[in-house]
Amino acid sequence: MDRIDRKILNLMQHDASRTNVQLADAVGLSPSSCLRRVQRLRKAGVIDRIVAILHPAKAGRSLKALVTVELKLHGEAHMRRFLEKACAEEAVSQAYGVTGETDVVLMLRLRDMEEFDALCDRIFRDENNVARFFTMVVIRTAKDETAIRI
Amino acid sequence: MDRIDRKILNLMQHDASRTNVQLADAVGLSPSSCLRRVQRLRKAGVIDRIVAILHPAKAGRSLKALVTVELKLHGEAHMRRFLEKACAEEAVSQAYGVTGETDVVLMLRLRDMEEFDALCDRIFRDENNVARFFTMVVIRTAKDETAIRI
DNA sequence: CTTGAAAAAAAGTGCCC
DNA sequence: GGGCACTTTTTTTCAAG
Repeated sequence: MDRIDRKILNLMQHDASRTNVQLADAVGLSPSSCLRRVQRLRKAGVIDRIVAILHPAKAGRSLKALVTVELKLHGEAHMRRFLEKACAEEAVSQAYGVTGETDVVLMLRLRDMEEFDALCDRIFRDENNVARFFTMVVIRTAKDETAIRI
Repeated sequence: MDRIDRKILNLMQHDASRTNVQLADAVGLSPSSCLRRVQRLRKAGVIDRIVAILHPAKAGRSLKALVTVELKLHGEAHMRRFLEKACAEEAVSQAYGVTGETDVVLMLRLRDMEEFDALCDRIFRDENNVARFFTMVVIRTAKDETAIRI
């Protein structure tokens, strides 16, 4: 993992639609050398996957909300059970077990408030291990990067 | 935006490294028709961009933390000023203005705790408009999807 | 062991119906 | 939306640093 590998990764994290020739040119390598590096990085799992990022508003699901959840029973098994239930929901785009005042934080992508209400019924209100949950509706998305600096 | 468009988008959101021929085959279209649809979706901005998603641990930056921030002055200008400052930090991967108990939620991707401490100095402690901030360190990532269901 | 060049294979592109 | 000729890109192979 040298300077050129990092350069390739940084370029691909922002735009993976470049052809191999364009990428090779951008990093100052021959197409064959560049392709070999990319294949190596994919095989090693450093590049996990190549995906299309949609424009949220143009693809529906523009409503985002963050929910912090406090469980009654904090044990590992209870935590896992709740996370599994949350992950099964397609409106849940991110689910984290965290330290601090709460146990779980969820990122929701919703069509409308009705969908949110129905989701709350399923995973918060009907779930008898949830002590409290706080909803933060996203008003403004100032940054939403998939890239990680390396 | 018909059923086939949605099928294309869903496939590409999970794997955009398919060739046009493979994609056409998966949705049951001829390569030329399929390519036309993909180009239309890109031009319309429904597909915002194609990016590489890295394996966090294999690319460094494996430490994730969520921070909720409460500002002293809640006005639009103050909110924007704080968000701009936060977005300028490369460790900040997501930044949202939200409703609820707090004003801002940040997702941090860090190398280590030292980096976190330095970041806190810059955007929380030296920033005299921050009333309180709560840190939730991510212990477990149960889900981290870039795809949105359509 | 990595790089570059050139060939072959495969894919993307644009125009026709 | 599908079919076909044309162009570009990917991928393999092989020689050189």
